[in-house]
Amino acid sequence: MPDSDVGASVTGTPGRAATLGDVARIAGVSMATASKAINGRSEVAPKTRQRVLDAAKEVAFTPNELARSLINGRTGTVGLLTSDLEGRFVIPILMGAEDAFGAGQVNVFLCDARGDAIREQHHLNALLTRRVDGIIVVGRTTDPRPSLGHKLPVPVVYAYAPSDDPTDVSITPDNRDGGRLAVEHLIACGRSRIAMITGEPQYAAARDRVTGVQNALAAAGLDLVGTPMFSEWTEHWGRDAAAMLLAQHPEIDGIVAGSDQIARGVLDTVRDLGRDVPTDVAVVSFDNWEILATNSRPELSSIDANLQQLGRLAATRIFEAIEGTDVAPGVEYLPGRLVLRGSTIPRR
Amino acid sequence: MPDSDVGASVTGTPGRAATLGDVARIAGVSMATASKAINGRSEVAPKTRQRVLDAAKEVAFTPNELARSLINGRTGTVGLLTSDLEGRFVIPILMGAEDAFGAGQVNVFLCDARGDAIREQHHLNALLTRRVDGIIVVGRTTDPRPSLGHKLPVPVVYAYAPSDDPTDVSITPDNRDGGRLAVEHLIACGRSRIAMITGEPQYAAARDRVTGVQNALAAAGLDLVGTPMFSEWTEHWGRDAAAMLLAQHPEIDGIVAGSDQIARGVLDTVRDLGRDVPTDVAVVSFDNWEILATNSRPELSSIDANLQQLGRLAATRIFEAIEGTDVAPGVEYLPGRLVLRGSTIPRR
DNA sequence: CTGTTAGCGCGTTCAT
DNA sequence: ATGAACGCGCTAACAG
Repeated sequence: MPDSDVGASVTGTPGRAATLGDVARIAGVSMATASKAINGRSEVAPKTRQRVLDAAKEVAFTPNELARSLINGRTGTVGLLTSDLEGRFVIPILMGAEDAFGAGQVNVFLCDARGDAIREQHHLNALLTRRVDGIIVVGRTTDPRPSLGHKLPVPVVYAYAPSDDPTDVSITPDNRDGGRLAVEHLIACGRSRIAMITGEPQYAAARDRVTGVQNALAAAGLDLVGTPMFSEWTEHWGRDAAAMLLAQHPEIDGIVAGSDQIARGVLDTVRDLGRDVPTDVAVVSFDNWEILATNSRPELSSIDANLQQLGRLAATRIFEAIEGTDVAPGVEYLPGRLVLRGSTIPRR
Repeated sequence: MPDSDVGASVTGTPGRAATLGDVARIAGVSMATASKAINGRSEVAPKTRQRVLDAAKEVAFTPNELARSLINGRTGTVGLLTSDLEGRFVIPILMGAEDAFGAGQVNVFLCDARGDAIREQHHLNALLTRRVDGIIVVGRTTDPRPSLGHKLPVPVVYAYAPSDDPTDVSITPDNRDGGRLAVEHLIACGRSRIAMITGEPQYAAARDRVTGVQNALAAAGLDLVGTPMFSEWTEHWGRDAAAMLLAQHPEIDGIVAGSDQIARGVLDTVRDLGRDVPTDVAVVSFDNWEILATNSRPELSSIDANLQQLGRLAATRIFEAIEGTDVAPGVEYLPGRLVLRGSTIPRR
């Protein structure tokens, strides 16, 4: 059978991996000594250590982390429990978490519950059974989500979607402050007749951003032109809403869009009406989804939610809890940052 | 200190988790019997089993999978090693893999190497050290990537980006066949003067799609209008290329775009020129990235790469290799599917 | 049906 | 500086 060794090429080395016992035997020392040598303990003679290390290299010894974990009670793994199908939020958060832990120090189990509570419970059990050191729960909206409860043997941090239990630890984007950033920027650009088009009012994100916008306008002695327009989070809605708005209020010189998608629709309509962005109408939006924001005409100025930092923060909180540090419960609001592009500032 | 129990709320139950020994003691049986009872073995008296299960529930016993893995040599975990920063490919693949394994049966470590070979090596070591049962390597292009080699003690499958070693197991989208699908669809829509705009020629995906398009045209006795236009994978390029193309060849009635992004640019230009999609010019593209494809005017007909199925396949191959089944090495090309929308077929 | 023993791979006393 | 012995939590093989 010419294929017989081909299986091995897929399966990898067939024989079982080398163990510390193998290394010790080859080096002619006890397992205890081999252990010390490999872990860089000081109570080993230099020559002995070298013998052990050579032996380890010879058999390609890889310490079995499972056995270690069994002893010291820590696995160096964290579970990321998400319902974010598209991975738009989860990936930056995952990257931030890896950064915070240090690459390779901690490994992350990514579990997609797909919005299904039963599947989430399955994944949760699997994670606990595998003895993760902590769990980060990532929602796909900023609306509060059900708490996993306090019966869990490991720390839990809620990211993006906060827990509905105020005694849990949650970190979520500060959308009100984002609204403020957007408005203050438009005002700085000399705009004073500002309207807002956003997504579904069922979303806290939609409402919070509007609130932030209205508060900031009030603080500047201004008022929103028309009422905030809520509907779908789509380009289609952005186009339709902008058309209605500009027909009723041609004086508008600035628009805050609730998402980059909506903003792209707004740009389309403004162009179709023969008006220029940003000269006639400046547009600023939320999410800073690069693929959308940097491919439009003009490119979009957008509020970035700093998701990677959010992931770092979540990981840090988990870490603190593992270390035994007291972590203040409650919802932490992470400010976003404005990324400037051509939809508010003319490009030179 | 009012905060003292708050730490616990974050940290979870402070005491160590219950062990099988605890359960056995409470139920008044030996650990062996408790083990059998909990694992549903038959050699246990029904009443004894019930006593054990009650005890387990009482102390919220969760079996320590680490200890089990240490015994049977399998962890029920798989590593997903990726360089796909945006997670556009990795998430569907991850979901497909979870499906294939069964939710909660297997957990997936997601590691992002960020295109850095050193970071990849770190992650690889960490995965091996944690004794994953297999590794799926996901690239961010369809260009062959360096093999991890055959020295690994676990099976490896390359997904999306194939390995440059033909004796590895790789699964990658069939972009040539995708080109054929696109062209045959345009022809079925009555088009015969077809052009192609795509991304960077350094990408195998760009070249393969063009090859597929040209072959399919030739098979139908047709020829591409103009030469295939290679440049950036951006909307900007789609707009510019379409403008040039339509100026030189106003007779064009069908355009294949190398990506949904490029297609969106094409749509913009065709509109700007006062021509109608799909009546005057039909447009079909690749990727079926929903957020782009379903928000354009009209919506985009696009070739979906079936990434979720690709993930399922990769997981299946890993599984087979773990089970000892011989897996045929080489590159497997997974056909895509055409998703019809308004850019090729007028909506009624 | 139940309990005893052994051992998965490793780190950690505590003698020597 | 080195090694024997014990245990992490659990399952498998056997004896009762």
